[in-house]
Amino acid sequence: MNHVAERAGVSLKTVSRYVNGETNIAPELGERIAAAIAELGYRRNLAAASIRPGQASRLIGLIISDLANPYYSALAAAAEQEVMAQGYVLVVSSSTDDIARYDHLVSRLVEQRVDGLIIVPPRGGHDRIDSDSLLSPAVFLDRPPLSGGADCVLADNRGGARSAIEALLNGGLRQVAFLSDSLEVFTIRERWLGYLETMACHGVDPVSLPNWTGAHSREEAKAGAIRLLQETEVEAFFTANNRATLGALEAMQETGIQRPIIGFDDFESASLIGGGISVVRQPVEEMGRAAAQMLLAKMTRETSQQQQVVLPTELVLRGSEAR
Amino acid sequence: MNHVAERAGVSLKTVSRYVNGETNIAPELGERIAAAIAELGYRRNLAAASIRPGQASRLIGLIISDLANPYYSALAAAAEQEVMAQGYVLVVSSSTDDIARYDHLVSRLVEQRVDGLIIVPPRGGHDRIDSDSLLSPAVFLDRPPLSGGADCVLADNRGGARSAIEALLNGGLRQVAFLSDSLEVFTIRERWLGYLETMACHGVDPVSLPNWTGAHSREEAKAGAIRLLQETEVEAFFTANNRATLGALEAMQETGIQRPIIGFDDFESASLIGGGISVVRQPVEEMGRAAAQMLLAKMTRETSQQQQVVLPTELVLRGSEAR
DNA sequence: CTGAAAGCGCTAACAG
DNA sequence: CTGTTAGCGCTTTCAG
Repeated sequence: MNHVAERAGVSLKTVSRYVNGETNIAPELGERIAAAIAELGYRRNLAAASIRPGQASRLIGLIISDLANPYYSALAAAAEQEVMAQGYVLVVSSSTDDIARYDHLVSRLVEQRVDGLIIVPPRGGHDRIDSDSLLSPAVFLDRPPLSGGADCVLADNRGGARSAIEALLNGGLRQVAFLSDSLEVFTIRERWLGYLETMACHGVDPVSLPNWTGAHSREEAKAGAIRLLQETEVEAFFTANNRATLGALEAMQETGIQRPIIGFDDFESASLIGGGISVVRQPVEEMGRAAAQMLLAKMTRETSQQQQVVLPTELVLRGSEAR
Repeated sequence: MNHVAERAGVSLKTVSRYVNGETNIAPELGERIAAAIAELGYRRNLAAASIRPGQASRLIGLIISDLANPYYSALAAAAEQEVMAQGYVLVVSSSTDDIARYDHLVSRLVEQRVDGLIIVPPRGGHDRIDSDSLLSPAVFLDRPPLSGGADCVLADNRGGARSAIEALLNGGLRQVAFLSDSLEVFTIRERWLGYLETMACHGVDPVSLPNWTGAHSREEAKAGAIRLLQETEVEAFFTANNRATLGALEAMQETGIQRPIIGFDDFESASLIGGGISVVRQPVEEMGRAAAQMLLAKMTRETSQQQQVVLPTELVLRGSEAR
């Protein structure tokens, strides 16, 4: 910047004003500065600009479970779009639901002085460092912090589960099994509660496998579904996440035993599989956008109240609920 | 840091040494510093640390087409994993294949002083600012820069297309149609060339729609497929990207006219649709990892030669090539 | 092993 | 409208 100033024959500060888009600069000086910048190939250093207190880094941190999972990357994409429109850029990182890694990422992003944080807390979680000690505003997404009491954006997991179970039960099915990832995950736990409630409400017992602790992968879900098909009287599946749905479908394909199914989370080719797979669709884009908007608002307005936004899910019936 | 030094009764520099993990510190001072840090809740400021020349920001920029597309998010995830292992964090941004937006993102990341850049250049592209004027090392991923001559990691798009067309043709099919996104995209163009070559080699003419310019979305692909089904004698589809494959499948489902098909890009539920959809699988993880490794190498070693890595694709036959 | 001084690239406060 | 001065939080000489 000094070189630019010299070359343009103005002071450092005038260059600073110019690159910051301040308007009170004589047009002629502006032109001289522009020329000097072009000749010197000058690029401003945003990192240097941001170290002064009160100055922003224009970086937003995002911690999700796994960028390779389309559900989280869709959340990330929605948040990115929103944040980018305000001139921010996203620092994305995957915790892989590992607590140590999550802690490390939080520190890393705080030390990088991101202006705000959007966080999907890891399964299990822990009470310390949740929304405190962050020194920049944070919004939780998809799952609330364990300690509660923080801004967050969630889907109506329980209600979504209820709607799915209702649909199955109303179709005359009774032995509806719940299949999914571990109950350590908030969203899964909520869906499980929705399942239990609705089953109880209709006076039927939940269908379960002895010693079953949840499937972390599609393969494990498939194995679980096969056992359900062979060891129980299962009449229908409620698969509480994407991978579980695909695993169950694979299991049915492999065993040749078809059962009605409704899955949580919509997916790209749900309408193309076996006449159409019914799902509970989460408002993924809205969720990502809402979290970003909430964060942006928090970053500007001091006074904003804590809020919990719960977005409704939508039951998309494609036929598999009764086939 | 000053406060910490004061409280610990040491100099600023000693604290700096401590937080940088330098070993030449008296154990006792180290303890006093640690205590002071804890009491004060001190967090170091990485942005401030990085402004000194020769210091790194530990930020890697990644520009892709669209984070919401599972193909790109898988690339991003692979790169992230690799880069994170070396203590870097990824700044991810979507160009949406828009040239103006792409240019803006490049500047933004350069001005943020990322230590390196992994770039999927936008469709169409342009000759200026490709790998030059970047002031940090860059590696191109999925598509080479228009100007050529830069490190990049690609899939063997043409070879992959050839293998798919061979499989179709060897099955006795002749009228194989090519359906996909616009030829402005490098990868699509390559696949198109592979298609043309192989068709010519077998002495058959390409099947095409008059005035067709490519499908940007699944819906457009579906519409194109329907027209092909109704207006031509198409006997099989080669769909040159994910969205085109899904669109074609939808078209066949809707019209009830089944045709053999092979798609470029594997997808989550390819084995669950209609007995299994055959695809040309790209080594997505390897590509993301390779780009990250190449960049990291470039960032440390000065002398590294420019290299182009072309990773092989794999033809995964699931039955749809002859059904 | 430790510290004092200088300065990275930039912006804020205050003159002119 | 423009420039001067100070200083953000840190690291790097270079002396002890």
